Amino acid sequence: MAGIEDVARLAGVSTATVSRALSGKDHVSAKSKAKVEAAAAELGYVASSSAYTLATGRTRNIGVVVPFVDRWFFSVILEAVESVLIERGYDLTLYNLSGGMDQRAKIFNDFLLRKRVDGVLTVAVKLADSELANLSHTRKPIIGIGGPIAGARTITIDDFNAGKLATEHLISLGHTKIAHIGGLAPTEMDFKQPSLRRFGYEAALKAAGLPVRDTWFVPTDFTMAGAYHAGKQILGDPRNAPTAIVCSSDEMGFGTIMAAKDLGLRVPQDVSIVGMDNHDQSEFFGLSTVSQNVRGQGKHAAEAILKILEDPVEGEPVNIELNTEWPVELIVRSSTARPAATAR
Amino acid sequence: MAGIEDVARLAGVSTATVSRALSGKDHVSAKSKAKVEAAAAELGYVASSSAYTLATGRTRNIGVVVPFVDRWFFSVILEAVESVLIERGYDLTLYNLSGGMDQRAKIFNDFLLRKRVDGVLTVAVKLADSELANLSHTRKPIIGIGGPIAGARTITIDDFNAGKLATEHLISLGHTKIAHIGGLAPTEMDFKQPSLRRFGYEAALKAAGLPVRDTWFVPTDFTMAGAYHAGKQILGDPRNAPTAIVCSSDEMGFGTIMAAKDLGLRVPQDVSIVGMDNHDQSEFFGLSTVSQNVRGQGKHAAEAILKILEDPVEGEPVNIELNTEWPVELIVRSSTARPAATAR
DNA sequence: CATTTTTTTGTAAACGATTTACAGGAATGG
DNA sequence: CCATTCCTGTAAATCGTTTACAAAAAAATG
Repeated sequence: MAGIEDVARLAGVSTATVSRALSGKDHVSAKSKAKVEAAAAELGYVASSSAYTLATGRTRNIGVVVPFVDRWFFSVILEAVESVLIERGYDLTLYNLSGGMDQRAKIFNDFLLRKRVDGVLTVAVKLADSELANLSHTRKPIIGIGGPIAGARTITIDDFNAGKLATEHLISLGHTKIAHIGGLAPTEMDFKQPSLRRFGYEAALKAAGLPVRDTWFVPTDFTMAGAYHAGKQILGDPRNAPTAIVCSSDEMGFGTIMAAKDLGLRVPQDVSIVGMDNHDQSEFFGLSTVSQNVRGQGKHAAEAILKILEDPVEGEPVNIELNTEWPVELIVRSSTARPAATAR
Repeated sequence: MAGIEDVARLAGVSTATVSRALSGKDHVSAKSKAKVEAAAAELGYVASSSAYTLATGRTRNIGVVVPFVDRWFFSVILEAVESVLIERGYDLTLYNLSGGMDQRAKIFNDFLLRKRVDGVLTVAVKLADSELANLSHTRKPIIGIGGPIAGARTITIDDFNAGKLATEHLISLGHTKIAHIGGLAPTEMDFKQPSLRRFGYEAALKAAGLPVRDTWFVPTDFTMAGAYHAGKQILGDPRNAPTAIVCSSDEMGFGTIMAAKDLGLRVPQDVSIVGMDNHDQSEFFGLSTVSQNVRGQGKHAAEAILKILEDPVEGEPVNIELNTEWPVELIVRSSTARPAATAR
C-alpha cells in the first residue's frame, strides 16, 4: 500500500506539500498540485483515515444510536442520515440498542467513548443520567431526534398537537364517539410520546365537550398485530362501539383497518380510522394520517451536527439545550369520512 | 482526556506495561495489572482507537453494504450483524446504496478503500467488476449475503428450491391452477433471485405435469402495493382465475391476501396463498411461507468474517470462493388449504 | 535594482497508542 | 552459592498523517 511518502517521492515534493495539495485547504502552486495528483492517481494512493484522525483529532464519523433498526421510523431516519453523511464525506457507525441492557451498557461505556466518533445522534432513546454524563464528558456534540435530551439540541414533533389534530379532524367530520389505540405506558428507557399523543386526543375531545371513556382507550404495542386485536376489541363492543378511531401510529392504523374489515365493517362508511406518521405504506392503505416528515428530520439532524463540527460558533458550547419543533400536517385519504348517522 | 502515559504515571509503571495489562495478551504480574486497572478506572481512560489502528493496522470495524435499509430483509440482517459485532467489540459502519450511482461510486472508490474497515459484508448487492477489483485489491475479507460474489465467501439460500418447495406444497394439497407473483426482471446492479424463485415454481409445475400459463405470472416490485394490484389482476380474471398463488416474498403475500379479501374471496377456502422469507408479520397474517432464517444468516456472516480476521488459516488467501447454502423450511399457517373443489 | 511583501515549499515535531530489543530481577536446579 | 532460565519492566522505534515554523522563491513596490 502506497503511503504519503511514496507519493511525495514520485511527485518530487515533500510530504507536507502532498498533504496540502490533496486536502486542498492550503495554498499550493498549480504545478505541484498537478504533479501530486498525478502521482497519487498512479499509485492508487488513499490517505489512511486513522493517521488522519490521530493527527487531527477528527474521525469524520458520526455514531447513530437507535433502539431498533427493523422498524419503519428508525430505518427511514437511518437512511436519511446516511445519505447526508456520505455526501459530506462522513461515515456512519450504527449502534443498535435492541440487544438488551449489557449491549446498551457496552455501547455507552465503551464504544462511544473511544474517540471513534465526532458526534452522536440518538433516535428516540431516553438517556439515563449516567449515560448522558458519560457522553457529555467527551465534549462531543449530541443531537437527539424524537424526544428531549437535557442540555442538548433535539428535533421533535409536537406529539400532543399531533394527537389533537388527528382527533379534531374526526370531530370536524361530525364524529362524537371516538376511540383511541395508543402506546403502552412509557418505560424507564423509552419516551413518553405515546402518552403525549393520547393527551392530545383527550384534550381535543374535552375541548369539543365530548366524553372521554375508559373503554375507548386501549393501550398496545406499536405493531399491526397489537392494534388489530385492540381494534377488534373496540369495534366488537355491542353497546359502545365508536364510529371513529385515532391510532398513535400508522402501523397501528393498518392493523385497525384490517380488524374493521375482518369484522365486516366498511372503512370509512362504518368506521373512520386515522393514524399518525405518514408511513410509506399509508398511501396504499388509504389511511388518513397526521404526517411528520421523517426523512426531513433525519436530514436536518445530520446537517445540524455537521454544521456544529465544521463551523462551530465562536464561544458557544458544543451542546446547548435547544429544541427544533418539526411541523406536522394532516393528510386526508380514504379512511375517514362523516359518520353514517349524519352522512346525509 | 487521559492518555496511556497518565495511566502509567499514576500506576507507577511504564506505558508498555499498561498496554500489556489492559490488552491482556502478554504476561504482566497480577500486582501491576491491578494497579494499572485501578489507575485506568480512576482516570476514566479509554484507548484511542485511531492510535490503536495506526499501530496495529486493525480497525475493529466492519463495513456493511446494503442496497436499502428500510426494507425488512436488510434491516433484519443489519440487526443480526450488529449484535454479533458489538458483542465482539467491533463497530459496524453502514453503507447504503439507495442514494444512486454517485453515492455508490463514492462508497466503493473512497470509503471502503480508506483503511477504515477490516472487512466488508455485502447484502444482496451485485458487485460490478471494477468494484470487486477495487475491493479485492485491499486484501480485506469480503463476505456476501444473498447472492454469488466471484472469488469470495457467500451465504445464500437455494432460491430455486424455495420457489419449488412453495409450489409443491400447493400441488400436494391438490391445487392445479397455481399462479405466481414474482419480481421484475433483474437489473444490472441487482440479483436474479426473483427469477430463480420463478424457475423453481415452473419446475414444480412441470414435474407435476401441470401447465405453466403466461397469464399466471405477473411480475411486480417487492412490495405489498405491487402484489395487491397483481393479485387483483390475477384473481379477478373471469375465465382463468387460479385457486392458489405463489408469491416471491411475504410482503407480496400480504398484498395478495388483502387483494383476495377485498374481492370478497376467503383465504384459504377460495384461494390459497404462499409466500417466501418468513417475515416478522407473517404470523400475524397467517401466511404459509418458505422460511429462510434471515437472522441466522446475518449472524453467521458476521461470525465468519470475524473468524477470518481473528484466527486466519495459515497459508489460505483471505478470500476464497465458497458458498454456504442456508436451508429453507416450509411453514404452514392458515393461508393454504385444499382447493374448494376437492375439499371433501 | 534593491527592498519589502506575499506565496510556496520543506523540515521536523507532534498525535497516542503498540511493539520489540534489551536489561534487570526473581526463581529454579544442581 | 552459582549458573541458568523465566518473567517483568524499560526505552525507543514505529504506524501515516497534519501542521507550526522557517526558509526559499516569487511577486510587488519604490
